[in-house]
Amino acid sequence: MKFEDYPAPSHPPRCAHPCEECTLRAIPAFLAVGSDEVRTIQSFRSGTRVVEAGGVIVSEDRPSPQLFTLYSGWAFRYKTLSDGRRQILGFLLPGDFIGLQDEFADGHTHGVEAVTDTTMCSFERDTLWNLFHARPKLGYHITWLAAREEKLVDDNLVTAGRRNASERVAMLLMHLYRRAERAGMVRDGWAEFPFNQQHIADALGLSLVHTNKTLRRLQRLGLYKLDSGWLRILEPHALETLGDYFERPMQPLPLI
Amino acid sequence: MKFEDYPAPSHPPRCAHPCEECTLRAIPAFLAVGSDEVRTIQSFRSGTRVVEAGGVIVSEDRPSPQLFTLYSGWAFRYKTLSDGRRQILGFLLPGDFIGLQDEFADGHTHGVEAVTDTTMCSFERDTLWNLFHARPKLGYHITWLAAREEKLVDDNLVTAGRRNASERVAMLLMHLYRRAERAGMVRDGWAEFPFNQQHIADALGLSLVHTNKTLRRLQRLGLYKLDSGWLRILEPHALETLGDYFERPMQPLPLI
DNA sequence: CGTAAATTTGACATTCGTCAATCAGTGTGG
DNA sequence: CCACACTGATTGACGAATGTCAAATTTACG
Repeated sequence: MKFEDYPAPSHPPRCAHPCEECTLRAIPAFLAVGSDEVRTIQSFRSGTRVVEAGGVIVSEDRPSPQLFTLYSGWAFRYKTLSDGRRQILGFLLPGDFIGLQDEFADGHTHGVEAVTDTTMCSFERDTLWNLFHARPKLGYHITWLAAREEKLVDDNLVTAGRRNASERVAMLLMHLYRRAERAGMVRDGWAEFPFNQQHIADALGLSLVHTNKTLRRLQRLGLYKLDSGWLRILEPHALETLGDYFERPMQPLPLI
Repeated sequence: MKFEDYPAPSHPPRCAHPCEECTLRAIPAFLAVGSDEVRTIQSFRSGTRVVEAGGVIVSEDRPSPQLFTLYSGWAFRYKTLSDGRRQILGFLLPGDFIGLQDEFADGHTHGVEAVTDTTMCSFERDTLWNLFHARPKLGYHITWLAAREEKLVDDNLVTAGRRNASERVAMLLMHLYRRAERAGMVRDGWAEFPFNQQHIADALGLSLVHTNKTLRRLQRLGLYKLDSGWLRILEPHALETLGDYFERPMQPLPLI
């Protein structure tokens, strides 16, 4: 397979148009919402922001005064222990809300880092309560997003706590592919997959070397292909069964 | 140490009084809230419920039509893989809100089981939006609780993914002791600790046998005592350092 | 007292981590 | 164009942490 056979990576422009015309909202993965609500969202939006690949979106040490909605690109949430061991808590795709947990901070916090070049919409943290007050519906949506993200972490905890290496990898590949698919980041069966093996190891709670060997094994079994940053699932059923992780119908998510 | 030396276990009566007089609200760990809000909470409360030790509060298969606030006792959230491996996602103490994640369910769900006899206040799930609408402040509080619970799961994920057995046990002991302390379940330095080693193993992602050996080791080192369901921390600093898990000032939490 | 559940222990198997070296791709400067 | 450096991927050898099995012991409780 030659390089030209891959779809071109997606580089949406920085969002400079009104939220009403947001290209993300056109994706069926997101909940249709009244134009009143959209206008309210826009009035609370304080700007946009670009963070290049590898850059810090939110520092692990001090929470940012802003909240974000990821508009394009991939990122991840993580925590590090004092001796440097890092655990990735979850990956972020377009539409994901960033920084909500710190709103109610008690010192505990986590960092957010960009994997690819990213763009996001920003909101001032201290206007959050106003948003709830002005539009309870949007408050309800934010709760929804918070609850949904907790469920993602729940799944990751089951993975780290109770799955072996092969099961972890199988689960993660299916999970990321499915999420990319919903976000419109899959073309002709190939999903953008900008992660290196260190990312995967840190997300799964495995060492780099063991992650490599496990990936290799599943690849040799013909379960998936990974090439130049693009992922194709060859045996979805086998991976789902191995990872004991099955797709379920998902309702459209709110988009703030 | 004889049995009489231990404080008596706490068995608050089933809540039968108005929320305004709720004994939980008297605890400084909870946020003081206006009496308007308290009355609204009471008007949304649909009843109380008792689940005995070991009983199912929420089935893993189908979400319940109710939400709960735990009023007394200990419980835990969990998921099981299809071959029976179980992961405990977190422990629940009085004041914790139960079932919010399922509000936005997509099939994925988790179970909740009582460790001790428990009592809770119930709310009808389909009135949740009304609550947000009627009192945005309470919606904000619910979001707060959701975000705070996610942070607890984040910590557990770091534990399962990146801490070794001793560090996991140290972290869990400190974590549970501190939470019990805040909830007023510590007397004379002894905290209620109703868990068996299988609970601990399932929470930490370890096997039962290895959990036992690790507990034993830390106990022989004189870091803690565990006796007849009561826990005393003998070397808090050592446990915090070992677990790389330090207490931070916590603000009062909302109570729904 | 008798039974079941929970804890404890030892022996052993397996998974996973660590170390160290090599290989492949990419970009840089000459 | 090539030598070089750098990062990420790959592999093998080995050791340590953790899991599994089976049995003994203690505790809880009717």
